[in-house]
Amino acid sequence: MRATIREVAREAGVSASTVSRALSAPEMVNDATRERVLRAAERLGYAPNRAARGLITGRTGNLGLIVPDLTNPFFPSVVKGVQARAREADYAVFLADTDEDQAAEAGLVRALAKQVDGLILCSPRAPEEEIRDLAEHTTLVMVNRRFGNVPSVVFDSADGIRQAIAHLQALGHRRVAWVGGPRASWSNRDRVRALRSAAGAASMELFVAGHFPPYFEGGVAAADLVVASGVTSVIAYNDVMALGLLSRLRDRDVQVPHDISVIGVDDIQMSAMSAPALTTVSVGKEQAGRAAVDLLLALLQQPDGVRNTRRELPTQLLVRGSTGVARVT
Amino acid sequence: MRATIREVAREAGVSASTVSRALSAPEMVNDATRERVLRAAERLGYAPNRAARGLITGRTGNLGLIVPDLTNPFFPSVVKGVQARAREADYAVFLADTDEDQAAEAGLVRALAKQVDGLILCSPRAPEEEIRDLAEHTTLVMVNRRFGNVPSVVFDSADGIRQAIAHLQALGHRRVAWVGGPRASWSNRDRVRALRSAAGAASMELFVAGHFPPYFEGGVAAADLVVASGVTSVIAYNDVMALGLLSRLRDRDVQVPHDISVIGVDDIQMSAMSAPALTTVSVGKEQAGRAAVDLLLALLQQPDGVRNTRRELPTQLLVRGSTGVARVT
DNA sequence: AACAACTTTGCAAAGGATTGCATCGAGCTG
DNA sequence: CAGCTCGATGCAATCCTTTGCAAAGTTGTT
Repeated sequence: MRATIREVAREAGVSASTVSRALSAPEMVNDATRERVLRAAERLGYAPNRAARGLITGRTGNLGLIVPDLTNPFFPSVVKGVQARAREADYAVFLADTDEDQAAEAGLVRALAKQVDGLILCSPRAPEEEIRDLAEHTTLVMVNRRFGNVPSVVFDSADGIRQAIAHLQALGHRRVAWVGGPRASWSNRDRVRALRSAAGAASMELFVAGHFPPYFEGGVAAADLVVASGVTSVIAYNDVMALGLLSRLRDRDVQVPHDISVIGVDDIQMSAMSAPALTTVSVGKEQAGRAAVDLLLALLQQPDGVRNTRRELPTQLLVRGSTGVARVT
Repeated sequence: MRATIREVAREAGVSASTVSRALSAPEMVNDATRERVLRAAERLGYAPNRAARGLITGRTGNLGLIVPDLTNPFFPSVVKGVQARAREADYAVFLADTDEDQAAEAGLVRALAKQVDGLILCSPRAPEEEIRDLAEHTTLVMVNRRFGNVPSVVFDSADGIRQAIAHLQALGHRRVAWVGGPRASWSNRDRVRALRSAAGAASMELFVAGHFPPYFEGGVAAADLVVASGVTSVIAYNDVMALGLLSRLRDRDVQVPHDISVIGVDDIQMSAMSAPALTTVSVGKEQAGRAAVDLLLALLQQPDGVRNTRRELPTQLLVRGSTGVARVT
């Protein structure tokens, strides 16, 4: 069916070894010969059999990408970035969606790990011991989470939060609420920590509304607590929740930003499309995907030679219509 | 490193062939022996090397899934469905996002095709000749598009459109606008055809606003034309566009549904969260992904024995807040 | 002119699993 | 009990590529 290296060898009048080298170690073969081989390969439409290559090299040329829930709009962007960068490096990407199922995830990941050279894990809530275990057997990069010395790509959310607080302060806000995401989420802890210190430094009063599911409904559920707390501004764990807040506030005829200013995190597409458009801490989601691939490939090339196994990507507050001057209380 | 079939064989005191058969053709080996082999495999944590297996069987155990743009909220759901069903059948899924780039797509698809047993193609606008070419060399299933006798999974949008028209008619609407998607899109043609016939049958006047990019901005751009046309209702090619319509109508203080009723197609997550919530033709996106995998696996098992290579999934109008009684004109 | 060093190429083994064919033994039939 | 069938197992070839080592050929050095 498909041409093999032997047929190319015959066509070019050389041995299979020479063909192999002409393709994957060009400097080892004479220019003229290489040229002849390449033309023969071209003529026959030859492409190396990845399975055979993988069998002997021990490398598959594949990466694995694990996400908890693709319908959460944060992840598709990351996937796009991973995908694009992997393709540039001639790697293919296995995608696994764990559907937020911790139990299934473990098995799934283990199965996938055998078919790839390395894994990228976006799993904000996987138990730590599982990650530790996995990191021992696999080349692993985590996105949006930091754990031990596992290589990771994270966002400098702390800085984004600081920007948000500075923005609110400049608008005259003195009281801010935090609508938290899942208790187990690393980035939630990271953000709330940053918020505490930033609010403290700005002498702003902080009302922590608690932990909510990181979905639209979570924001809806938090809205009434936020209103009751009497704050003039609120920052949500992510944009989807912030949109939930906006929705519930609208239902209650609480004017945004007149009565209360709302800020999200992530800058998902819908944030620019809500009414009012959402002020948000923008994070480079595709960029994170690309960075994760870069890091992973570097680790694969020289497992111990990579100096910086932690990438921290900058964040940027995007001011839109959902924040405004604090109401007078 | 990882256990091989030989080590399992030694552990169980049998030959490698027997181990292989115990695992993949259980009925060929004696119960007691099989039991012994399975326990040995378990003890050593053995899992077959997929590359080696693929080399000899010619099957990879992988599927390829190609989508045009993951950030379009329609696709993540399909991907989830594909993924889930593939995993159940012990297949892994390669994901490729073509980023709406036709030129890149061709190469990408061809590269991917060599590493998989079959491909699932969600590519509403890929040129027909490319698909024809691809279908010759690969086992292929298309989602949301029909072309020649290439196996496909599509939605019965026509029926959904009929339901939408019936709904509008029941609310007293006599004039409806259509906000079209890309000219090259198969599903757009499918829907507009259904709309023409349904509107005709209901003696409703149809205003076709033209073709727009299938994004939020497309809906925004179409809104003013729709208003100017004097219709009392509008159906958009998809939900994202319908949300764009809602947004622009709100900006112009056109009341939905009082002044104009709006209907979308797809039932993406955000549709339930807009204000007003969007009436939409709901399609089983995950279900389509699963059906595509089922069809693909059936084709792989018996290339010519599959009777029905076309699955058409039902659609259902979801009535929410964006449709109401027609205003009196 | 002889030898060393180097470049270029081929040979053959290896990687792990599957599978056609041969073998062996047990059970059945007449 | 001889002969036959059939189930269970092992042997060895095979899938395609990569790569260590050796051979052959070339160039340069003394």
